[in-house]
Order: sequence, then structure tokens, then C-alpha cells
Amino acid sequence: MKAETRRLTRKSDHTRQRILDAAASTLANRGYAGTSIKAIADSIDMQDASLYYHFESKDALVLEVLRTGVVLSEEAVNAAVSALGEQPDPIDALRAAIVAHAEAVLGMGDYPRANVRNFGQLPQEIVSAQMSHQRRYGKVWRNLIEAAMASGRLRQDMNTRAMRMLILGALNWAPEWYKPRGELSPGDVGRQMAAMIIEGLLATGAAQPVRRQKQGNGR
Amino acid sequence: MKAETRRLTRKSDHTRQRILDAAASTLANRGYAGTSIKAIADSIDMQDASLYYHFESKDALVLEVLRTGVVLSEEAVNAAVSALGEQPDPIDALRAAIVAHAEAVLGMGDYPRANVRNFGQLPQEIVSAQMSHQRRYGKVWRNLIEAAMASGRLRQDMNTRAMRMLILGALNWAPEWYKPRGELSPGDVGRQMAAMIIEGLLATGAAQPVRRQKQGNGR
DNA sequence: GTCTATACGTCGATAGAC
DNA sequence: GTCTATCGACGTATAGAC
Repeated sequence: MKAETRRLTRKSDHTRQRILDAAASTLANRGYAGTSIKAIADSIDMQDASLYYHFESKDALVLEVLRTGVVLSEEAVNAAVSALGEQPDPIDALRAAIVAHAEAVLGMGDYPRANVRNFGQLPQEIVSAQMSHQRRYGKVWRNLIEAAMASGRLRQDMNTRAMRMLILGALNWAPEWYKPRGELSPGDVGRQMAAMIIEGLLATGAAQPVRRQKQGNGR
Repeated sequence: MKAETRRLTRKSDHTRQRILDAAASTLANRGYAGTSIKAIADSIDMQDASLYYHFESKDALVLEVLRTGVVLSEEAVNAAVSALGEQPDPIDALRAAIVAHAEAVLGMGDYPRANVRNFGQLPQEIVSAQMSHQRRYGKVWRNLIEAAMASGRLRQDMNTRAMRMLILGALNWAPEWYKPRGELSPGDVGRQMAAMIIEGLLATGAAQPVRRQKQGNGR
């Protein structure tokens, strides 16, 4: 694309982004059913009809928000694992991934939250369109668990699908109860979840205490 | 209520129950947004207007379905814990509760599933009206975890709220991925979840293998 | 690009015949 | 008890002026 063209579309791009942000916020807080085009438009002082200049339909807009949410989560998890080096310990990698996903859905804003909070309640056509991205992210987790399993460090008597879903279910539920101004930061929740999932709830010698970290949003 | 009166309302009661069952099924499978009065009425070959003879409003109907779902789950959990005797081991009690809740949301039909699948996406007024029942069930879990915590058998470095939510999040997510005709029965999933949650994912001497049980819906 | 106006479907809910 | 008919509000989306 030429610089000329890019300059011409700048205002359009900016408005488009404002609409996406507003849609992400409304989706994260009120759900798909409560997210009308009018509600989105109202929140940025725009007429609902004007929105159709930027997006073909409500579903196209929603889809882009959800897709962004998955991509952000995936990037966060991949970055956290990559930060461990070339051949990370597979349990460390799993732990880092759990913390990163928790931080994404609790602390990275509206997009990842919009994605996980609406996952189970979307119309079939949106689910289908979103599937490929969701699958790719699912594969990241499948690989993490397979690597940990292959290392012999995970118990071999469990269904790996159940393992994966235990992790994602517990983490994706967190936005329903987490209070941003409470005593735990998103990272704190992530580390507690990781510790409980990996080492279990029982008090044993194996369990290492989890240190709470000071963060800006602590009280 | 006199026998006379009861007899007169029998047909009404029967129809009322059919409506509730249809609503539970639609709610469990299509979510609150996809559950219109017409959709419910259609599924039992009735006109949507006729439904208002039995229920004051859509919300009243939905509320009764959700309330039934919580009550069924609560009764299942209480029964499972009570079956352990007067002074059960608190870890055994927690394990039994996890299995019972899993069996409820995966194998007890539409009502518990309708409840957990819609929890995060309901209009504010329904949430408020449902709160008292949800709280009572939450207290059952708080008591279970407090008892286990007080016994010193659970690690003391974790937030108990995070513990409770880890458990319920993992279990309430199960209906999203569980395949009724797959190799695992609801009880199998419950026992695997309980084992992973309580003893963790790591292979250690502490972890006991979980036996899979034969059930009618196995393949 | 954004506006006003409007088409058109579906929603929950009511009125009144039978 | 269940039906047909209908109301008003709100949903997505389009047409056309500016």
C-alpha cells in the first residue's frame, strides 16, 4: 500500500479502532446478547448507522474482536514460554503458560476477556468462523501438555484432553470472580492457579510456597 | 391444598412441567439469548402465547429452570458427602463433592447444565433474583474447603476463594467439551478432575491411580 | 464519513374468541 | 387452556441527504 493511500485512510482507521475498542468493552462486560450495534455506537457518541461504514455487519465486528482476543492470548503465552530459552523444562513451560494466560484474561484489557467470556454463548456461525484461530491456540496447549507428558513428569493415568480443559476452564472462569482492585494482581492469581493445578491442593513436601508480588494495582 | 383442587390442576401442572423441561433443554443448548418464548413453545408444539397462561414472564420461567438446576446440584453434592458418614475425612468429602458436581452438570440432564452454561451471560435482574440460591450453594463449597483447610491437609499458602473458583471453573467448563458418547462417563470425568485438582498434575508417589468404571453410556 | 429516516424482522407480552 | 391477532419496543441493516 502506498504512503498516499495510507494517509487517506488514517481517519477511517482511527475510527475503526475506536469502534473495535468499544465493541470489545461491551462484549466483555455485557455479553453477546447485550451487545447491540446501538449500545456500541452510543458509547462512542456515534449513530448506529454510521458504524456500518466501517463494518459490514455486527457479526463481522464481533468476529474481529474475538479473533484479536485469541491472538493476544496466544502471543502472551508464546512469549512467556519463549522467554524460558530454547529447551525449557516442560513443567516450567506449562507453569509460565498458565500464568501468561491468566494475566491475559485478567489484565490485558477487554479483548481477551471478551473472547473467553463469550465463548460458550455465541451463535453457531460465529463459532464456525472463529474455529480456526481457536484451534491454533488449542494446539499451543496440546503441545505444551504433550511435551510435559512425554518427559514423564506428569501423571500418566489422566486423559490429556481433560487436563487441558481443566486448565483452560479454571483460567477462563477467573474473569467471572476476579476483582481488579482486590489484594491479588492478575499475576498473583496466575501463579496461585499454576501452583494449585500443577502441584495440587494437598499440603505436601513437593509444594513450593508461592510468593506474592507487589504490583501497581495492589491495594 | 385439598385433594379436589389438586385434581383440578393436574393437567396444568403437567403442561407446566413440559414447558419447564423444554426451557431447560433450550437454555442448556442455545443459551439465554437463543432462548425465545417462541423457540420453547415450538419445541413442544404449542403457541407462544399459550405459555403465558402458565408463566408470568420469560424471566420467571428462566428463573425457575436455573433455580432447579442449582438445587439439583446442591442436593447431589450434599447427598454424596452425607453418604460418607457423620464425620467424613475432609479430603474424601471434597473429592466426593467434586465427583458429584461433575456428574450433575454432565449427567443429570438439562437443568444443572442450563444453570452453569448460562451463569456468566444473564441479565442483571435475573442474576440478582438467582443470587440467594447461588450463594447457598457457594456456602456448601466454602464449608467443604474450610473444613479441609482447618484439618491442615490442604496447603495453607493459597487463597481459598481462588481454590473454590478453580474447582468450580474447571467443572463448570466441562459441559463445553464433554462428549456424552465418548469413552469417559460423567463419573470418570469427575474422578479424573478430582484427582488432578486434589493431587495435582505432577507424577508423584502421593498420586493414586484413578480407576475407570464401566457405565451404560460407555462405548 | 456521519447524519436522519426508515424498512423489516423478532422479541416479550396482552386481548379476546373459543 | 389454547388459540388467533396484534401491540409496542428493539434488533440489524439500508437509502439517501449533507
